[in-house]
Amino acid sequence: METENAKTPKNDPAGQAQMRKGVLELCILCVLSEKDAYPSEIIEAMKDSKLIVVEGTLYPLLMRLKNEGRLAYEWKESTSGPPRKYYKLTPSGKELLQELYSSWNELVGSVDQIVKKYSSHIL
Amino acid sequence: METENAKTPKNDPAGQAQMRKGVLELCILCVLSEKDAYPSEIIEAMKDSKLIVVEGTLYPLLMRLKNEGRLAYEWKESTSGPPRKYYKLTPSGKELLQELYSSWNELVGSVDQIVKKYSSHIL
DNA sequence: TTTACTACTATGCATTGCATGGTATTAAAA
DNA sequence: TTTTAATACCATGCAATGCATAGTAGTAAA
Repeated sequence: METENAKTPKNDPAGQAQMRKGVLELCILCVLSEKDAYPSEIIEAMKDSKLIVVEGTLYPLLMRLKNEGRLAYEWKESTSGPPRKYYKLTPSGKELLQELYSSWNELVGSVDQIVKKYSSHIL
Repeated sequence: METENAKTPKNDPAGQAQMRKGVLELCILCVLSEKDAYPSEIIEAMKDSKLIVVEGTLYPLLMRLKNEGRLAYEWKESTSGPPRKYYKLTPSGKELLQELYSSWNELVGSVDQIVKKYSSHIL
C-alpha cells in the first residue's frame, strides 16, 4: 500500500533549531545563576557563546519559567529608556538548573558514546 | 495588566524529552552508517548507549527520512516472524549525517562554554 | 483454530523555537 | 511642544518532533 505519511520539514536544514530545544532553558538559568539580568542582557550573554537567541524565543520562555515559579522578577529603573524587568532564580529554579544540568550531561554522554562507536564511518 | 500567557508544561520534569529533539536523528543515522538495520535493531543499538527510543518515535522518524531521500530500505525475510524493512543510508543521508554531526559539536561547544563560565554558581 | 509474538502503520497531543507584529515608556531631535 | 527614534516588553500563530495510543498483519507455537 506504501503509505506516504510523515511530511518532510521545510527549513532548518542542518537541524540546529531542533537540537536547541530544551537547551536554551538550561543556558538561561545558567546565566541567571550568576546575577540577576533583564532580557537583553541575557541575549548578549548567550551571544558571547555563539548561542543566538531572539526576543520571540526568550520572552515566552521567561514568562513560562516565571509561571512555574522557577524565576521571579522586579522592575528597575533605567538611565536610558523604559524600566526593565530583572529576572532572578528562585530556589525552585536552582533545583531545575541542577536537574537540567544532569540531563544535559547524560545526553552528551549517550550521544558521544554512539558517535564514537560509529565515528570511523562518519569521518 | 499582568498577562498570564505561556502555559506551564505538564510532564517531562527534568527536560530530557525536549533535549532529545533533533539528536535522535543524528544517532539513528550514526547507527545506520555502520550497517543496514531494521527498526528493532536500531532501538537495541540506542539502548546500549542509554538512549531509550520507542516505536512511536522511531517509525515516523524513519518514514520522514525516507521521504526526504536520506534513507532507503529493502524487505528481507526473517527466520522468526514477518519480513523486516532494512534501512540504509543514501548519499544524501550521509551528507545529512555530516551536517548534524557538525551542528551537534557546535552546540555542545556553546553550551559547555556557558556552563563552564557559570559553573561555580551551579555546583 | 486460537494464541502469542514480531513487525510495521496511523493519528493526535504537548512542547518549544521563532517569525511577526504590536504597545508603552523614555530621550533626543525638529 | 511635537515628532522621531530607541529601548523594552507582550501576544499570536506556525512548524517540527517526541511520544502515547491504537490498530493491522504476518508467522509460529499451543
